[in-house]
Amino acid sequence: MRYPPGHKEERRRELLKASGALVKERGFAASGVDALTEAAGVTSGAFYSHFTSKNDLLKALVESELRASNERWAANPHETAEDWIGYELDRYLSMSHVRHPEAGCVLPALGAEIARADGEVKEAYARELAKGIDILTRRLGDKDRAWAFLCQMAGAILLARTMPDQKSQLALIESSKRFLQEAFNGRSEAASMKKASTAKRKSPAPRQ
Amino acid sequence: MRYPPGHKEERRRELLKASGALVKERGFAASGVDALTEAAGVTSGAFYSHFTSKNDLLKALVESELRASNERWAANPHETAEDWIGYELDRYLSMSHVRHPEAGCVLPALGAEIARADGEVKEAYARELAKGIDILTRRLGDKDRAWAFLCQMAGAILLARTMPDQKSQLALIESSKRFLQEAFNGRSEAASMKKASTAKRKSPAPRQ
DNA sequence: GTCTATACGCGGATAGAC
DNA sequence: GTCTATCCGCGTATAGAC
Repeated sequence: MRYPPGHKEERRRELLKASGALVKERGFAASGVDALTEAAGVTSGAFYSHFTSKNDLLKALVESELRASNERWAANPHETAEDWIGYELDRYLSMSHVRHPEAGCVLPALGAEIARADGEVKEAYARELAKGIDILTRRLGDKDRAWAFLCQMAGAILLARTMPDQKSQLALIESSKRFLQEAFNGRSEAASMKKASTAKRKSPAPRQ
Repeated sequence: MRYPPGHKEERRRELLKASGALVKERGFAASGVDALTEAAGVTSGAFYSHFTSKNDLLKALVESELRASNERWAANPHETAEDWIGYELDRYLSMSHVRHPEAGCVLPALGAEIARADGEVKEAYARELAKGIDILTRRLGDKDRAWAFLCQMAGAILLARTMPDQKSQLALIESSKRFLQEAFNGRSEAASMKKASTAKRKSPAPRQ
């Protein structure tokens, strides 16, 4: 073979990374194969030696993106439920996440397109998402709360991105942040202590 | 003129209705002008006598869909906050809404595509959404809670639609329903009284 | 394994007849 | 105002050279 061993796997990972970012930014249907491969520095011909079709890419993309999200949940360094939750609220419900879908969670960016995808994509999706829900369940106590937490956060980012200006976007995510803070940590005085929430905790990573 | 007066306005309404359903089902980018007009019983030529471009349709569509949603919030017959909320939870967080995006709320179906739209679309969108938030604010007490309520509901429908089977879908929306029920009506015993929530209230309309 | 070239259909949008 | 016919670009996917 004319290419070093491991080259194909590495290229595939590059393709997933580059096309993942582009698809989260522009949408899957709106992203052509040419643009996706160009973002990874190859041509459309090479694409079909890694994926059998564009739909096959979607499946691989959704798996890869959810794995990355699960790793982020797992990387939260806090032990107590309150600190763990607060860290995730600051990380996920941030303006950086609103403004950079290409680096963010796949759910608010591609949820509707995953919903319209075929069974193969959705089953791969469900398998990976279940692992994320397991992590959340361990931290939040039960599965009900895990799902509700995730729905609130994904919904907040989705809706924040629809708003035309940063001020509205911030107001929206802060509403959900306060709501979850109260619901999970039972602080009815959270609204009055403004910015104090981040001060006590280790700061989250800059992106997402 | 060869067509009766009011014909154009009616046709435009038909176009908005038919294309609204199709776009919520398939996505905006994935819906061609031919398919959209065919659904309304006209050809693509007629389309451009009503809308200057496909983007112009999106703007009109988002306005029209949000107005319909606002009318649904306004049509809730209940007076007390608890009953009003319970009615909306049963109406919005229903399997019928999960399985029929074409007849449902525009936010979980098109949120991500609205987020990617240009300023004109987003400003029209924000104007109508603000009216819906006003209704929710009056019912729930303050704007914070209105936003949080909406984010949770839209997020729940979005994620439920990504699930591959009805059982998972139902489990997901019921999680959000119980969570909101507790958070807004303060029933920590809600989980134990299973189906009792719908029994006392007037039932919501069959669709959405 | 990746490239260039290409097949072929569907995308949005316009022109001109009625 | 709506139709049919059409332009042209971009979509996915494949063939064959290297």
